[in-house]
Amino acid sequence: MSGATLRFQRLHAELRARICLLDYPPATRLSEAALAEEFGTSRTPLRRVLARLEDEGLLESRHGVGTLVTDVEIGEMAQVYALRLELAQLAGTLDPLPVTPHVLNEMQSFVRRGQALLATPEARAFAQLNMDYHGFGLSLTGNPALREISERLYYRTARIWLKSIPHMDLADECAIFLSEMRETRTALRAGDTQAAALIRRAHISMSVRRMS
Amino acid sequence: MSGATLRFQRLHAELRARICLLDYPPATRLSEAALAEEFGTSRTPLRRVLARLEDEGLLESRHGVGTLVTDVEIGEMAQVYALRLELAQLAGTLDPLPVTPHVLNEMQSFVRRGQALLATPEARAFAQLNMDYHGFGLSLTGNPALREISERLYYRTARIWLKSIPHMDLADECAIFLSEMRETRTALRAGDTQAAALIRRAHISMSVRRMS
DNA sequence: TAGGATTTGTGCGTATGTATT
DNA sequence: TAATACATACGCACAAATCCT
Repeated sequence: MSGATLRFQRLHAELRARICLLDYPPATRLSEAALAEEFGTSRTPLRRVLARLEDEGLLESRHGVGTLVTDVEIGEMAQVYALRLELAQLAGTLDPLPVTPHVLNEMQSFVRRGQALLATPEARAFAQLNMDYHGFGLSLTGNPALREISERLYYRTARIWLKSIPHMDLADECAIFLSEMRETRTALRAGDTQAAALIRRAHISMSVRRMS
Repeated sequence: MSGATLRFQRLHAELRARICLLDYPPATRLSEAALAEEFGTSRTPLRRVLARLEDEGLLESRHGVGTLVTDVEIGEMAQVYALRLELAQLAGTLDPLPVTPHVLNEMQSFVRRGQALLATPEARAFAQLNMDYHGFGLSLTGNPALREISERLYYRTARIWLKSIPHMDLADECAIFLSEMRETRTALRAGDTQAAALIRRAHISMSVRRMS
């Protein structure tokens, strides 16, 4: 892979994370010039990253105004989550990949991170773990198209949880998350990817109800 | 909507159609300079369109080589279609929109176009009608996220049909397509969007089997 | 209302990478 | 192997749009 492509992916992942971890809250105005300087490039390659984030619905560029971080409305969230429920389940039935020792090792490390989080609950660390865990979940399906659109939809509404957590019980959320990961570990140890997908669906469903 | 945005959408739709109607067959090398001249712009705004088409999997830009039209492998097609089947059905259950007189009028005009196509079968006209009909189908769901990813996946593999038609019976395909549209008209007249979605799913499924 | 400050959008020259001779 | 041709990637200067004074 070329250097330009790698830089693009690095900047894209970095800015996407900043948006979804609320380092850049909704309505934040980003400066092309400032970001270009921070990352040591000119505006041109940076603008390609911003254009993609705009295509993904995380940014909105307005001529003469600036590049603004979008907000996520409650109605949009409900519709995206309704779709994510179905896609999560499909990951278990469409093209499930065999559960390798490597997968089990990764799962185990996620459980450990979940335990550490439960010991010292912290919203941003939760959101980061959730983001990483979502990426892990994608690795369980062999359908690239499903992976692509699941990732797209996940990042589209990932900010909702961090925005909702002030009205929720953080310790409870950490305990529930750890519980989900333990259940999933059991399913994966049995080689049952479909069960893991159903667990995922169930927890996404319950999570959105707690946020509403 | 701004002039720049409108131009972007126009060029994007135009180039996407050229790729999916095989005006630009796979492995065609597009020239940024030539396209910019054709559309009366500089390379800069054109490059944004090409970048998006690359994100959508229809193009691949290689530094020092050129911008190449991608091919669609048979394995990828199967996985995308497996997903499209599920999404087509979800369009009927997730957020179905009420069937308005306007929708019925559009449906009727599609049936007429299907009749005209059956009278004088022609592959490219079929592909164009199919493309337009797909856009109409999207208008039956009120879930923007579902619309977005369904469109993305449709255009990802739309070329497969045109590539397969030499090994199939064009007249048969036209008759089957018209039959699907008539069945769908019946369902929509009854206000049954879910039935329309199931008909769509069934025909996508049968279509991919005939192509394989 | 007008004008200046600031932002993104555009155009173009150059750098860099690739393939061929 | 080296040189040449030609493509995309990049950086910068300027145009166009918006906002605030």
